[in-house]
Amino acid sequence: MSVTIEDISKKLKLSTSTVSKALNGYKDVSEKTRELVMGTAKELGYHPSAAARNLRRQRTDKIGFVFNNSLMYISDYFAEVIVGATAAAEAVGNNIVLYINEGDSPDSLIKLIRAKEVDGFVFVWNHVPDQIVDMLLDEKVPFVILGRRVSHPEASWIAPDNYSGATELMQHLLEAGHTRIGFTTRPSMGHTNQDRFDAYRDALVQAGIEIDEDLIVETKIEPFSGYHAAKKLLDLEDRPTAIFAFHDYVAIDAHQAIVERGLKIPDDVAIVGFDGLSVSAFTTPPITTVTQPLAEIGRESILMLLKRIANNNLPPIQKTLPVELEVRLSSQLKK
Amino acid sequence: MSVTIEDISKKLKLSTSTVSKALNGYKDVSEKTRELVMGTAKELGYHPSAAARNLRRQRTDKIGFVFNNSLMYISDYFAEVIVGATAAAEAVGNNIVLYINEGDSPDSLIKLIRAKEVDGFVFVWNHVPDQIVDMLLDEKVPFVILGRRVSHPEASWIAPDNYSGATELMQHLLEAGHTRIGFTTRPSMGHTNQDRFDAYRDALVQAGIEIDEDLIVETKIEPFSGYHAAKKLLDLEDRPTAIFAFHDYVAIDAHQAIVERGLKIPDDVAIVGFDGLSVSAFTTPPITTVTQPLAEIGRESILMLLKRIANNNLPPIQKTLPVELEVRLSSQLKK
DNA sequence: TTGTAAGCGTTATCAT
DNA sequence: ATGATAACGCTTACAA
Repeated sequence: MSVTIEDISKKLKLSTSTVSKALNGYKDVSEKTRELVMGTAKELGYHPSAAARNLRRQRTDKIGFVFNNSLMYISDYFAEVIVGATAAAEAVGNNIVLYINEGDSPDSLIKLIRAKEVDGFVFVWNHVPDQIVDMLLDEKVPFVILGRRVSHPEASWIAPDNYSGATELMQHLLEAGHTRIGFTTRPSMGHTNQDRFDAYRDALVQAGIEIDEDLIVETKIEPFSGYHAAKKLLDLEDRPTAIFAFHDYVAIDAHQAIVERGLKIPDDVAIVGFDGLSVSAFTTPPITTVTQPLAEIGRESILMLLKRIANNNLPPIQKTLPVELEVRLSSQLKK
Repeated sequence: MSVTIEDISKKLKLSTSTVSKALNGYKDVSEKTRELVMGTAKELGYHPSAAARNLRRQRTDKIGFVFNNSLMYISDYFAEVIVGATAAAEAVGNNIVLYINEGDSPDSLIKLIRAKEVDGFVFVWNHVPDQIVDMLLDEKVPFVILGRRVSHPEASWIAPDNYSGATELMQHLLEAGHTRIGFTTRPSMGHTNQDRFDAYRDALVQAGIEIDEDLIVETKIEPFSGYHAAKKLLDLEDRPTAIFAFHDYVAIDAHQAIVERGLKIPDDVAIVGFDGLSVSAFTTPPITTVTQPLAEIGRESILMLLKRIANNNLPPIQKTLPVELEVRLSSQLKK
């Protein structure tokens, strides 16, 4: 077996409690004893057992990250968020436990929560239903929703400012002279989609342009979905001169569709994406996008969660982070 | 506090051991008792405490994934591996704990191991020194090295067949008529680099082409490194007609450098990458690459590790997975 | 079939 | 300043 506190205590003829205190830096231990304990701890290669600590302290110093399966396929998104989060967590001695499908059913989620194998959860889901939020509140488990706001007033969340970002994007397109702008959307609009769409609609209305339902096409959460959506738009009699893709991967799909049709970007059709994923810079031409601070969102989600772990009775924290329009060649001004 | 086994036992006037046995499906429990226990467990919303189980069973059903910081920036790589691994782990009731910087120093790694907060480790490192392998063996902790082979005979690892892949790549380029082929390398060659380079050199030698040291340029593990390396190659008096980039991100950097020089791909300079990351398909033209089965590597690493967790005295498992050449427009046959 | 009791390795309370 | 002891929640010989 491994070296335990008892091994140290026996060797030093001290009680385990004194050893524990010395190890944990309590002040009611003589300097001499502390040094002795620390010394033999190092000598014996002692390191505390996580399981024993967890059980005793009712805390694990671990944070659960629960991902929607589909979000994993947006690898830039996933990776950036996780890197930011892990760094922030490790900085204060916490670690991240990854869950991908566990959140599928409320039952397995409850099991996960009650097992108390982590101190709190960050949810990276496409959509968090109120019913789940209610359950989380019921369980009194600290949690933060990452990447999208939710309407439930008691939920803590951190999300990019989708409305502002999409508004800037629309202004950019309108200034470039576009009046027929296609929009790709999702069958069931979550807040992310809704906010971006609202900005699209509001910008058009404010510019005195009528909303054309034909220009709004659905995409699914699956590969090539953006490709098909773009084709639909390009097939219109009066086809759009610009396409506002739901996010960068959809924009890349659309890019491909446009190129295949033999059309020039941005001369024939301009294209803009959203999220600022690094892939959007790799296409030719690179795609205009709205960059959200993913690593910071990951980092901040941890800080928020740690606060709630320290005191879960605090009022919910809800943060909207600013985003930045990144104009690239895919939507340069028309001459 | 949460619902414990004791709550069930009290309510049912049974001993905690009987309850535990019933819960864990032991056969020496009457059918009636089992149903009773299961019923009240569900009724009270009982779920076992992970910490208590872990302490008692000396097992956590968790697997540590230790990443080199730099690898995180290859987000496609990271995401695919992790998705494959997490799915495989969750399928057998295990979860993944993510460590990014913890592996930096041997000391913090030892601390991590002795804390026993996971049952075993998968290392995703650029390079695992023999000295670390020795330490891991010393600690008798189950581990698997993912993505690269190591020379230490006692280590278990799973890696793509870099030599074969690079050989196919070279044959493809040679058949296309290239004789001056640039190669981007790393300052300190790990096995991955070495294997790809060996294939490069062997293929040239076999084709009767002399190795030109000028065509071998170093890249660092940092953004735009491939860009600078490519420029160096393009600046040669007798510049290469093809570039073999160390991996896809380097290829993308090189792509940019070539385009900026006003050169055509593949007519002036062909370019090939390695790894089969999805981004390589998004450039114009898309980049020829060698696809390695990342999700399967992730999945398989878990299966291997689970075997070692079950019995760490088994002989080391060392697996080389086949890769696949994916020819794209960036290296089409010269006319 | 059920129960008793010990133990996993720590920390925290309360004496001394 | 140090120590005895209980407790965290569970599993598992062993006994009944």
